[in-house]
Amino acid sequence: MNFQKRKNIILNILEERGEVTVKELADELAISEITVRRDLTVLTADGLVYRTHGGIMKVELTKTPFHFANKAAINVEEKDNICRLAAKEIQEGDIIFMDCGSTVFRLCQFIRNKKIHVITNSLPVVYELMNSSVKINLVGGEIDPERQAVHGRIAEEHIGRYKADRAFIGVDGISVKNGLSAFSEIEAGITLAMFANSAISYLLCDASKVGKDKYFQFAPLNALDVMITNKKTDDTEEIEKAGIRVLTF
Amino acid sequence: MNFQKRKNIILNILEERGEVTVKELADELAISEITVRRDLTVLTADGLVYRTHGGIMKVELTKTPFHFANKAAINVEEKDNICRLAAKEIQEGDIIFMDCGSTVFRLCQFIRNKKIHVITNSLPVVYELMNSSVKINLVGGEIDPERQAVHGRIAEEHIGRYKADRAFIGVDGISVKNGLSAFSEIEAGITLAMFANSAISYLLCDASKVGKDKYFQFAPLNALDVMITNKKTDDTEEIEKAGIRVLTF
DNA sequence: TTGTAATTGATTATTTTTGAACAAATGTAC
DNA sequence: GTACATTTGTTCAAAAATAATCAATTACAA
Repeated sequence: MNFQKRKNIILNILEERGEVTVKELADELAISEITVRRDLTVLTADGLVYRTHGGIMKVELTKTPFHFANKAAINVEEKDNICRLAAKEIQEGDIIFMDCGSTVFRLCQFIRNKKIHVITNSLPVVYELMNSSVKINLVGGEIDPERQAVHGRIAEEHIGRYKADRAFIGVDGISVKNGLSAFSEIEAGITLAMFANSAISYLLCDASKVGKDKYFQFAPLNALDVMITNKKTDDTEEIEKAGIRVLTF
Repeated sequence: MNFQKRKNIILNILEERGEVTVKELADELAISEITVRRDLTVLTADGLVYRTHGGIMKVELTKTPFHFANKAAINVEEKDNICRLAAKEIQEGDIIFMDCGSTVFRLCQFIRNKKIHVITNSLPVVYELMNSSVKINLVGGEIDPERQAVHGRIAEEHIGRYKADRAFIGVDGISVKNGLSAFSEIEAGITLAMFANSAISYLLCDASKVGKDKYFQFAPLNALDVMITNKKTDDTEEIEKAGIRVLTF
C-alpha cells in the first residue's frame, strides 16, 4: 500500500463522511497513526483537506457562510489609527482608489471633508461618502452580495479607464518572499487593476497580516509603494528593508 | 468534537435563534462553559458573532442605507399596482434594465424571487435586491448623490455593453406630440441608452404625467413599446392610438 | 548481493485542548 | 448608592494529539 493509493482511499472516505479521525483512518487502512498523520500533512499542504485536531474535515464544511462575516466590527481602534495616517497622505484635489476591504472602509470618516475624487468598488464606502464633499465614482459590473462590492472583468476594465494619484487597498497576507496574498482570487483582480492605474500604491493592514501568506498569491511585494500598519515588528522591518516605505504610529 | 465542528454548530444555532447563551451552548454541545467561552472569543475576534454578557447575538449587517425619502412615499398604492403589472411581463431568465425612478424602484419587491439579471444605475434598487435571487449588475460612473444613482457618459457606455430583454424606466412627462420629457437632462442619457439596448421598452408612469411636457424633451414617442399606467384617460388613449401598447388595471 | 534512499513504525518530548478552581469584573435588584 | 448573583478572565493540571528522533523495513539500482 503506497501513498498514492492511501491518498485516494482517504479522500473517498472523507467525501463520504465529511470528517474522519486519525484513529479511524489508521484502523481502516491498517497502518499506524503516525503514517496517517504524515499523509494528512501532505493532503493539507495541497489544500485537499482541512486539518483539525485529531482528524480532518472537508474544506467546504469549514467555509463560514458569508452572512456571518462582518469584519468591520473587529479591531476598530487599530484600523482607525492606520486610516488616520493614511488620510494624512491625501492631498486636496487627489483622485484615489479605495477597495472593498474592512480596513479601507474606515478611511471614509477621515476624508469626508476633503475635496477629492474617490473611485471605489465598495458599496459601504459609497454610502459612507455619499453626502460629503467627496466626489464618488462607482466601479460598474457584477455585484457580489457577500462582499457588498463590485467585481469581475467589467469592473477591472472600468478601473483601467482612470488614472489616480493614490490607491488604498487591503490584503489578507503580505510577505517579502511571496508578496501580496488573499483568501480568494476574486478581489485580487480589483487590487491589481487599482495598483496598475495609480501613481502611489498604499497597503492598509494590521501587523497580524504581515509576514503571512494566504491561499492566493497575486502580486510581488514591489507592486506596493507604501505600507501603513499599526506596529513595527521583525516582519515589517524586513519589508522596509526590501524597499517599501513603512508607516506606523 | 473539535473546534471547527463546534463553530459550525454554534453559527447554525445562532442563525436560527438570533441569540444564544453560553449555558445553552454548553448544554447542547455537551461541553463545558469555559470551552464555549473560548470558542466565542475566537468567533468574536473573527467578527462572526456579537458578544454579549452571558451569550452572543447575530451581527446585524444588512441595514438598508439607501431609501427614497420623498418621492417613494407618495402614491404608493398606485405605483405598486403599476409595478405588479410590470412584473407579470418579466420572464424567468430575463435580463432587464431598471432606471433610478421612484416608481421603478417599487418594482423590486415583485421580482425578488425571480431568477433574472437586473442592470441598474440606482443604488436603492441595488440594496433592495441585494439579498434576493436576482443577479445585479451595477452601472459604473459618477455618483449623483441627489438621485442616489449613477449618471454620465461612462454610465451610458457601460449600459451600451449589454443587451437586455426589457427596460423599465420612468419619466416626468409623456405626450404624443413631444414624446418623452424630463425635469433634467441628466437622466435622459441613461434612459436613451437603456432603450437603445433592450428588446422591449416599458414606461412606468401614473396618469398625471400623461399628456404633459416637461423642461427637457429627449425622445420621440416611438422610442417606447409599452406604457404601464394606473388608469385610462383621453391622453392614454391617444398614446395607444399612436401605436404604443398601454397596460392599465 | 550490497549499498543507498525512501518509507514506516516505535518511543519520546512537546504542544494543544479541555476542564476545574478561584479571583476579578460586570450586571441586577433593592 | 450597596449587596448579591452572574459572568468572565486567569491560572493550573490532566488528557489527548502532534512533532521529533531514531530504528527497522522495504524498494530499487548497480
